Amino acid sequence: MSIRRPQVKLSDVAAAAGVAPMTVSRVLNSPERVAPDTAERVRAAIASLGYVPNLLAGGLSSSRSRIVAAIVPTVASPIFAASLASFTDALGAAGYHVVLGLSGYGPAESEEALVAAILGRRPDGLLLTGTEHSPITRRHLALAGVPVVEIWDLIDNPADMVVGFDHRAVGQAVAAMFLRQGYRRFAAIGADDPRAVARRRGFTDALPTGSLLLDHVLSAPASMQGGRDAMARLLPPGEPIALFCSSDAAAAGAMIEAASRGVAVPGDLAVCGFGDLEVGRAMNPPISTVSVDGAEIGRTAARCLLGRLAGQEGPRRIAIPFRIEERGSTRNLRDP
Amino acid sequence: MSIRRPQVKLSDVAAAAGVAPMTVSRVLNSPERVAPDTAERVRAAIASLGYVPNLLAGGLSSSRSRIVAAIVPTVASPIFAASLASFTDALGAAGYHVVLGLSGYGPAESEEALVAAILGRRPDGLLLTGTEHSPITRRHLALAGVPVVEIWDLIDNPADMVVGFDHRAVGQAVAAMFLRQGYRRFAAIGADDPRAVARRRGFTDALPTGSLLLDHVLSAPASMQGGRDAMARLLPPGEPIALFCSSDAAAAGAMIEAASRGVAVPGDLAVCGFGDLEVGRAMNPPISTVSVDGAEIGRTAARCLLGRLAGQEGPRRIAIPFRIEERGSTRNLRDP
DNA sequence: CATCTCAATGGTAGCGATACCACGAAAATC
DNA sequence: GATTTTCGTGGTATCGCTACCATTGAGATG
Repeated sequence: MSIRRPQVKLSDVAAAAGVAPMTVSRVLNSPERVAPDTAERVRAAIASLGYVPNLLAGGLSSSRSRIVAAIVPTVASPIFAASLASFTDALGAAGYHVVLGLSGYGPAESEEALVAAILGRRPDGLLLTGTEHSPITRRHLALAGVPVVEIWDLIDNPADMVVGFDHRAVGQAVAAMFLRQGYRRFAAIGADDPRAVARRRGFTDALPTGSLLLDHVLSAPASMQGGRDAMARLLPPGEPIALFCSSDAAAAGAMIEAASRGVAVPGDLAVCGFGDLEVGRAMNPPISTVSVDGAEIGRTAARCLLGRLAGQEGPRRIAIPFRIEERGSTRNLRDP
Repeated sequence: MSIRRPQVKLSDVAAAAGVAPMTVSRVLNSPERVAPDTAERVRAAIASLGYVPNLLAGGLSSSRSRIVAAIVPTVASPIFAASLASFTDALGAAGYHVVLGLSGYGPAESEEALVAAILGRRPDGLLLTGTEHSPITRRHLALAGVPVVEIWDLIDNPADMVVGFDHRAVGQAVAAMFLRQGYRRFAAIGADDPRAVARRRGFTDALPTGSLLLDHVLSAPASMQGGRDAMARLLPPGEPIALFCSSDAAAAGAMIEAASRGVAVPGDLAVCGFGDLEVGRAMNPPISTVSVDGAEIGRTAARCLLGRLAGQEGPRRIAIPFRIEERGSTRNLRDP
């Protein structure tokens, strides 16, 4: 039935150690229920045979696959990459493996197909990015009865659990900062994914009527080049403009374009990005940004899932704080 | 045995369609061996019951898990992220799922543990980053008898298959470019992972004796901030210096530091990075770089594995070309 | 000293799918 | 028209492990 040579299996270990297969299984899964010297003997047999448990068989038998699926739009964005990495690490430490699904920024069908296919692995849990999912996806999830964490957004009535923050509030906070600093003219550059749109809406809605000079939409993900190109439409500013970008990448692009045209930052142009990316910190001046701990989101999501899998009832809605980092790319016009 | 409600299974579909379980299995796995109208009836039953095949059971039975493990140091680097994304996409299209392993840049033990744990899933194939693996890891792989593709490096005698390029040659090519352009003083900034080291060695070994002013090593991964800090040690240059960085991120950091100190690029300082990252393209001037198609590496690795899984004998060593992109951060000193 | 408890281990029956072989009916061959 | 081949389908055993219950014997309890 197999082309590959037969692998060492549980019963081989049992025979070598002179115990029943069940005892070997217990050594692996609940060592505290086995006498120490028996366990030692079994472990020696495992080591000498180079036994690697077949998790397919174990999962089938126990109906616990110890697999968790993570579905993110992309790993190319450092933001999701950080969450994914910490999520994978936290679950790996608990003996779970992460199956990766990349849904892209395209139509909902790709997420649907991905979820359906991945549910065939009988994952013990699911990580989804965002909270907008098609009815078909929701039905699949409900039928599977698997714990789900949605991340990077925060809504009041999650399907199951949600770990994230309010993107509208991010935009509002940035607007409040700019207004406090005395800016009167504003611009926004942002991607068209649901969360970036919410941030931009939060920002623009909080501004005085008529003060928005530019509201430019990029197709996700926001790139440095996209920021440069959009910036070209804004220059030259007549009076100081405050620009909010849905990503530090776009903000950095905008700043580079400004610099190459002799527009002073923050003198003529104040820039605030989002994501606290490395590129923003390394720019000169460093870019003011909205900082969110993406790794913390991943870790928290993992903790939520693990808690649920351990049978605990935890919170269903966890807010991760964001914080505006005021750096050199913005300044208070009222200061001397 | 299960806390979750019982799932629809193959035999339920068979009963609903009035056929034997085996026929349903064939509809899913080799539809061409089933009469069209029978297949249609079965498909209708599958749809109406919302059946999702249990791939754990299927994998156990057929000893083909349709899982492939991908082990990369990190997803935070856009370079690996691109390879991982295209690899995942290509395999997903063929019905395989990717289990993610993050090995970090730390000690070899983390890769060992990762490989051992992941082999428990009985993956049909493995993707490893780099070609340096501990003897323990190699023994595990040999015992498992699984096809392996190593990526992002190119050696003559791979354990199984390898898709990548010669990092020494990259460094040599950059040195050749700088020499051709007339530079006499050089510097290198690079990370300490094996491939970055090889690039830096290729570069420094190709330079005239005594012409290397700085050979700075960063701990991987190379960051923009690391590039800025290292650059601070080099300035101010007395005569034109040609700098090779093991990553565009470090190169961008170096350029930002240079700009903030009034060092002209490419006048006083020529900079060449590696990776053709977005940050390099968006800088002003854009950074000359060594471009490698990371997505192509992932796609090719997937093709290699799929070919092998289909029983074909393909090439064991595939070279992916690299190309130097000469942009604004370097120039020919001999030009007027 | 009889009884009870509990810790440690073993035996058996699946988990849900596929490999393999067997079988009848239709099609192809002579 | 008899025989061979093919096609479509079904039955059975098994993949490697764990849940569940049974069993054993040592120590605690009265």
